[in-house]
Amino acid sequence: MFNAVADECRRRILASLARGECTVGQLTESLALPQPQVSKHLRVLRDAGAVRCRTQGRHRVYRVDPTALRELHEWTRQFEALWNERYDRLDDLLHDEEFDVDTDSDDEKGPT
Amino acid sequence: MFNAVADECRRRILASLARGECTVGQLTESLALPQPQVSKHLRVLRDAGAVRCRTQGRHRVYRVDPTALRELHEWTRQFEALWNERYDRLDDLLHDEEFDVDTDSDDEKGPT
DNA sequence: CCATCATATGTCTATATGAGTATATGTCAA
DNA sequence: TTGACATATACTCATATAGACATATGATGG
Repeated sequence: MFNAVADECRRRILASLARGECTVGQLTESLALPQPQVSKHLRVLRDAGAVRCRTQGRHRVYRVDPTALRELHEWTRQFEALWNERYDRLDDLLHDEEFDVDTDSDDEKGPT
Repeated sequence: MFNAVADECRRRILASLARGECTVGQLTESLALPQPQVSKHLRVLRDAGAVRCRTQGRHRVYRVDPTALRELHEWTRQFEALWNERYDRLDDLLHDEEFDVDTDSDDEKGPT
């Protein structure tokens, strides 16, 4: 699943499908990608459980399977506490960092 | 960033760091990975902006940079509406799917 | 049946990268 | 300075895979 969204084409496909289900042809057109490439990415997404499809006439209608995406969402939540804590920013100031720390950012201090 | 979390070793590193900052040696030990591998994964994570580090004595103390992780979290939110909607499950029943659909789930139907 | 449309798959190449090993860099202590 | 420790990098090999092309599969209409 994590691997499935690691590719930008697939992320674009998912973003398209998030707006509503699509056929392969519609994706091929809207994303301006060769059809075999779309099909192969859809295959990866299907194997990862990120999308489902149904056959409608000669078309294959794909749509997002929210469940798999939700797992990804849940995984990122383990870091939620970190970006809620202002400690983090504060920590930056207490320790001397040796990368791109703009030590002159004296504007935002005093979080209420 | 998406690529950074596509690897399970790196996800484990991030999960460790989510619990608190660590030195490379601590990660090497707790994850039971060879040290060069840990360093290389940390390098990828650093380049992706997922972690930061500071030098403390002979040690390098790494910690999560929540900002980058938050972006990932935000990306997954575009699918939030989908797993909130019950339409999705309903849609399964209206169309004939050709995968693992338990067609005998006749309990939830009738929302006009 | 055949022809056509829509999609999937196979094959090839180039490239990215993870694992493993050896070694370089850098820091501290004496 | 030397030596030990902590970490980073270089190098090699094997594997995974995206891209592009050709082609196979499957459904529809006559």
